[in-house]
Amino acid sequence: MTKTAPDSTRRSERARKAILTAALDEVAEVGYAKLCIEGIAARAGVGKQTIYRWWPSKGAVVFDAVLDLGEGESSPPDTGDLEADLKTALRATVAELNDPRVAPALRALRTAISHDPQLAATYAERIDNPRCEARKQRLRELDVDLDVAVDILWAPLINRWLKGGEVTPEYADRVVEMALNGLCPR
Amino acid sequence: MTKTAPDSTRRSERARKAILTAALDEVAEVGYAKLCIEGIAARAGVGKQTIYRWWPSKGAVVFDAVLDLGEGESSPPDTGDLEADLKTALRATVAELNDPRVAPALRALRTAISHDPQLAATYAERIDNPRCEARKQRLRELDVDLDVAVDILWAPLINRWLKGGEVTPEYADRVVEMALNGLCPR
Amino acid sequence: MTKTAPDSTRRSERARKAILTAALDEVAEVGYAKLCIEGIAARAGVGKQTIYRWWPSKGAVVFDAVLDLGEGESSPPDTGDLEADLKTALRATVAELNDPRVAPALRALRTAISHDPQLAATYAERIDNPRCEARKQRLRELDVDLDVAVDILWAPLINRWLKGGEVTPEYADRVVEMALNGLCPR
Amino acid sequence: MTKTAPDSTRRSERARKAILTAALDEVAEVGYAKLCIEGIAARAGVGKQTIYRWWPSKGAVVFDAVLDLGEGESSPPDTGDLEADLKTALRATVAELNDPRVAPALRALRTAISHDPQLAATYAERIDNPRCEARKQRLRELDVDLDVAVDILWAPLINRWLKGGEVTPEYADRVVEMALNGLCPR
DNA sequence: ACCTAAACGAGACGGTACGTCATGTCTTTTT
DNA sequence: AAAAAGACATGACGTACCGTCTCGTTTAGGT
Repeated sequence: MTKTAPDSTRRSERARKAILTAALDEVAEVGYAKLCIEGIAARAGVGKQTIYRWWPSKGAVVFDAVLDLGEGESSPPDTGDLEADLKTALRATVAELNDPRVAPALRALRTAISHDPQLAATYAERIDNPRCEARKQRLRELDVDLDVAVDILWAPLINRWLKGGEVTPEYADRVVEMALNGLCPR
Repeated sequence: MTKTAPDSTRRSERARKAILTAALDEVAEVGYAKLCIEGIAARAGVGKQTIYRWWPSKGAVVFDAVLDLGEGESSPPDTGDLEADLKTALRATVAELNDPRVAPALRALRTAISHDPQLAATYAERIDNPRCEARKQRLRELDVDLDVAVDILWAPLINRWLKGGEVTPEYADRVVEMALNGLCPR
Repeated sequence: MTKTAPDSTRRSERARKAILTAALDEVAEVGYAKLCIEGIAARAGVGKQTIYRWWPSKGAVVFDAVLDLGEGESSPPDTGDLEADLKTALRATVAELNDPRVAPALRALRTAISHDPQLAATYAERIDNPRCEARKQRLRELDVDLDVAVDILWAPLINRWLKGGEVTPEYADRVVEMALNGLCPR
Repeated sequence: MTKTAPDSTRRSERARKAILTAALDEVAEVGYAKLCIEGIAARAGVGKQTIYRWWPSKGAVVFDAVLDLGEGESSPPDTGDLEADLKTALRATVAELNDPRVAPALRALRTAISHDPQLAATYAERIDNPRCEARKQRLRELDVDLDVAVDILWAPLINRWLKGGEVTPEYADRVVEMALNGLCPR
């Protein structure tokens, strides 16, 4: 006689959607620090237990909410002009970081993973790596370590954004130009 | 006759030190998420009110603790060999990010500023800008936007570290090389 | 849709009993002045919120504790000898006022009602009036204002006790005799 | 070399007055339960230490405040008509109990003494006994235990008042009449 | 008319308790 | 069997006061 895991076939899709939506709304309204399960449950019109049954932590809820959010992501374009394509790609990231729907949740998620290695691993696997792979795809013609290249291109945006600085399309362009040419232009 | 702020001349230096030390220890032990004022107060042997009297939030306490920690920071070296100097500088950052004394507090601070614009502003002014200025100093010979250059060099480390990835001296070297040469080596 | 009161059907009888008992014990040990909700909760093995959920103040808790205590009270006897019956009744009150189990709680209750009109009203209705009615019952044969008569008989005991004086059976007898005969014996 | 007691010759009369007045005002405004030393000190424009230097507890402060208040008390009149004189005397007590300046402080004092035997003793000696003696004086012609007689006359008023009931001159008259004649009028 | 020691106002300190809020577990009732 | 509702033990929140302890600053004798 063993305690069985929740039977996911019986799971209420209505409740799941309501919870993820409520989580995003709450994060946007009160911020991740004051985000609470009770608030999500109340806003979703759902019992607390229904959240605890399916997610181990509020970080995990936010994680799934962000996953749902970013379902339909596109790869960087490939027009043949590398610099132009990268600028387009980074500008897309800039837009995302400034999108009032996405930004608070993303910020919450970054906070959550920085304190929860388990969540960080899942984030890497499910969200970060796929994105990186797509980005590396556009860089495949270069003869460098693509992981580092992606970091050099995108990390400046992320870091500036996490520090609360303004992240503009122009800044993205500067990053692309300097990254491609190097700091010591010859 | 206006309501005056607490009289800092009467402030107990003993209590201040004890609180900052306790904050670092607690962050290292339980992490920022579970860091609580009561815990800091108890560990410091101090009344809670003594914390609330001088700091507006636990984030601010951590901030001051980190400030105290990084009091004696050195500028990047200047041997004439730019690449070598940058590698030295970035390796110093890597060491800091892996230092078990500094890392948890720094992580906590980054979390705090990402949710508190007021704190973010103070962070920029008191901690981040001075560091950036020192770094820009070594790059002054370059004919590029130094703010962006500093980002391209350091942001990859920070971002990787915040995502929970391993940040090694070798990775730092790769970043320096690629940043200096550009992604499209000619 | 209106905010509903706590659902008393779900109330834990175990917690309720534990709280009332703990309240009596605490009052007896530390006195009403130092009685605190946290102490009651800790002694009862109960969360503070469980107290706040069901009682508006520590006075109300003490009130219920005293109510529980005095559940099985008896009416004054009726042997036909009025003086003897009244002496018996007043001696019962004396015993109560000197009972180490009852006295501290009663004292606490008197303090509470003297500062809380709401509580005073409930006290009058639920505790005081029933007792007075029972006492008036034995005096029904007299042709006087029974409310005043009950006061003249019992108030001297209560007042002396509240002032910290000794309240003895002999004193009770003297009160009965003088009250029945009047101060100007003819 | 022994620690000396405060030198009462240097005591500031201004501060003493301000504290006692502030205590009465505070009691009248917020009630004894919420009366606090800090509140008294603030209202009196006085440092907390000045209160702690001269009084051991807030009960003692209230005690002195009441003492100051009732300085000029008069004895019951003596016209030769016992019943009339007693009615006059009890009506004076009724007036005091309904006086918005005196009542809250008196209520506070009664609360304080019921939880502090030390204070109760001082109350008996300095306030209660003198009053009782004055009252007994008017009853000296009676051939009964005067302590009990005074109780029978005054306790009903006090008790009713402490329970939050209305205490009227008419009620005082009824008490006098019934106490003098006895419950079994012959 | 000074001098000095106290009493004074102010307020920081280590604490305790407040009343509120959120946690994660649990039961009960409904669907 | 899952879900909604919500009571429960736990524990942190930020506030209010406690009583003690410095700090300067009056202020009131004693010389």
